[in-house]
Amino acid sequence: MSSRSTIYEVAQRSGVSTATVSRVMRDVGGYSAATRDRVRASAREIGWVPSGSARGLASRRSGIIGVLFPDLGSSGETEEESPLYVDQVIRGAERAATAVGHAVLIAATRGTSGRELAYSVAGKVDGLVVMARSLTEQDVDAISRSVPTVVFANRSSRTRLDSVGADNRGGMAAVVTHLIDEHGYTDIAFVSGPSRSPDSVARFAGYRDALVAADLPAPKAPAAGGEFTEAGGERAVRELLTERRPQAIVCGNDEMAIGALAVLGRAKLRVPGDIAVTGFDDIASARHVRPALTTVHQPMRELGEQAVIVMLARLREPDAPRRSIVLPTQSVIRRSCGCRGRSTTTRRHTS
Amino acid sequence: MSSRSTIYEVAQRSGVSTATVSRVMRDVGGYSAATRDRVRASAREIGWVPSGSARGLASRRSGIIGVLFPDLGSSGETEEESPLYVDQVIRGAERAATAVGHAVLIAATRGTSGRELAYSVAGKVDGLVVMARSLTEQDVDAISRSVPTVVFANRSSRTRLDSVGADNRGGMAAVVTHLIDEHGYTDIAFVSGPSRSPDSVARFAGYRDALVAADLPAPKAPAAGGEFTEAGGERAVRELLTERRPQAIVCGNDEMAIGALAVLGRAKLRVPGDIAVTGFDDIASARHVRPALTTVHQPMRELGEQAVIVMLARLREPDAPRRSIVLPTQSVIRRSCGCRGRSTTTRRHTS
DNA sequence: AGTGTTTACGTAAGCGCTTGAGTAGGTAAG
DNA sequence: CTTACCTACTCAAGCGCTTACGTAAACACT
Repeated sequence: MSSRSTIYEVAQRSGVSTATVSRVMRDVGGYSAATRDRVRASAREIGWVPSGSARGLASRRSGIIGVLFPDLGSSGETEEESPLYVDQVIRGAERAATAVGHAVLIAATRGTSGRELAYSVAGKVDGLVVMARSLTEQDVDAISRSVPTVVFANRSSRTRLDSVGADNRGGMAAVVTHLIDEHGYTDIAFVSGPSRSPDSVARFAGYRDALVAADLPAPKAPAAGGEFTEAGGERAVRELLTERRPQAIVCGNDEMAIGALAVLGRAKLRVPGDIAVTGFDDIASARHVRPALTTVHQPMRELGEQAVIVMLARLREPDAPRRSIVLPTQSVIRRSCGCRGRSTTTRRHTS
Repeated sequence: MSSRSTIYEVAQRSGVSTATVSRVMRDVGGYSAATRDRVRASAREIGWVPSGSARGLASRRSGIIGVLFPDLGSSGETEEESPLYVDQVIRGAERAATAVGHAVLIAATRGTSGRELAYSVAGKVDGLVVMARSLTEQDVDAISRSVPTVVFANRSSRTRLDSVGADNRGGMAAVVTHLIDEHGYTDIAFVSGPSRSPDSVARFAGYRDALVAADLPAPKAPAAGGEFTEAGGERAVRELLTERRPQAIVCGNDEMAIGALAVLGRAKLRVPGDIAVTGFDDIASARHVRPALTTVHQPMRELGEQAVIVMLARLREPDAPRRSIVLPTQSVIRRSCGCRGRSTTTRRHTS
């Protein structure tokens, strides 16, 4: 197992200098085909793999992009975990990074352990993508002084950093407008996620936008809050129903909407007959749940890709002007809003 | 942004040698409290983060564990993507690694680009976790000569490497036995995943185990195959139904089972009234689909954790005997098999 | 033949840390 | 007063690469 040979052995074995070995391994040219083959063969024979650390030190580029995301599981309520979309974002980041020969380092911040972890990661990477709710604003500020940083779905407006995110506000406004225009609902309750989540805040704002645009009264605060979890959604809706029975319940995400569906089912209220429900995110289960959930699709994968694309651009041009990317979302109309067809109507929009 | 200062500047600023700065940063002791604070302060002031590359080079440990997984999306059929469980495994790995101050580097192999990528990753990490179907056996062999390797859910029996995986065979045998014993089915068809997938093969073997144990005829080959995708499951079951109508359809994973449900619904066959269906993996949608899917739960997160635990042990003791960990699975009895209750009966078992 | 250009290398100086060996000064034990 | 042993450091030699810079030989062109 792992003897860890060095470039010197390979150089000696193939009768060339280490510089030549290095050139061959990096595929940069400046050597004959014969030399190339000889070097490659020697390397293979002794099972040599160039040390990433040595490379990184000498070239001052590690070829690694870090992604920091929150793992809410270990801190807050026991049930809660990282939002499902995190995985998709990571996948997108991985894809974009691998495409240009970079690797992705992932680390979840849990509770207060964030700062230390972030610094440890920062030292290992060329750039850092920081997802919402993984670090405090001050920590992001501090970190971004030592390593190029892109913020993801974060309170991006206040910062001088590159950012990428989805059009949460516009997406939510679109479904709520659908509820109003197509179905004629006027009494629409909003079940929000955690108030510290920028996504949650933006979605509530979108909900209000739609109501205001339709000249309906727009509540100052959500009717209930559910922490973005299924259980939280159940709780919130149960509570909500003790007070009133709106025509529609708009949830801040799909998990909560699924929780809502369960509660309504138990209360013998038919969805969408008695009450309509919508979600946000378009997770896999949204399609499978009955009735199928009307929701808003976020291009998570693309967002992850964009994050590293922006990152790479920043690394190439450190002084380029700040970029802030907002990707459009899509309404996915299924049955829980009252629409008949099983068809999936989509529409694009940006704010 | 990112000026990238060095340990020398910090040493000078705080009036100590670089060795002392290094010790302070690594928390190893051998300095006074006053010195520690001075160093920490200087570091903070200039926004210095120790270079991971330099650290790695000097200490010959990068503190990074690599995870290689397959992204089937870009190669085979366009629809297909990495199995869903990959994300869970990665999360588990991340959790276990972070707990001991390591980071996780992820990389998806797509099509034939695997080898190169793997080598690039191998150079950057202390150890590598290789998931099933991400690399050919030869590549795994080659890589494992230069970096400690743990294989995950792989044809582990044939290798000299540490491995971790779930008890696919035992889990499948358990549900099929349930179908036979509790429901009295004797005509049970198996819809398999890709034949190159070790998981798929093991599950078919478990299916046969159960039939053999019950003295029922055990087919030599699956009744149909579906590539582990929802669409593939639909195709396979559609095909299967043209030939015969078994009492139960046992699918190699949940996605295919969900596809099966859709096809059966369209064919006006009631599940489980006319025909029972089971899956494997217990993905989120299995709970939400109607009827709720009877399936087998795999502890993906724990498996990911185990993989890095085994890895770390190997790094600590390179010459320890090989370890092969098989985690038990759990039957999750829902309604699609014919059981009444909405309760989730679980039972443990190991092969 | 003389000159410029290209190809295919080699030389050696770092990159920014860690770490083993060494040391000064203080304290405790004999 | 020694001698031994801490504690709190410093010194400097690497770790294994990359990359300016240099150069000899081959080739092209006048």
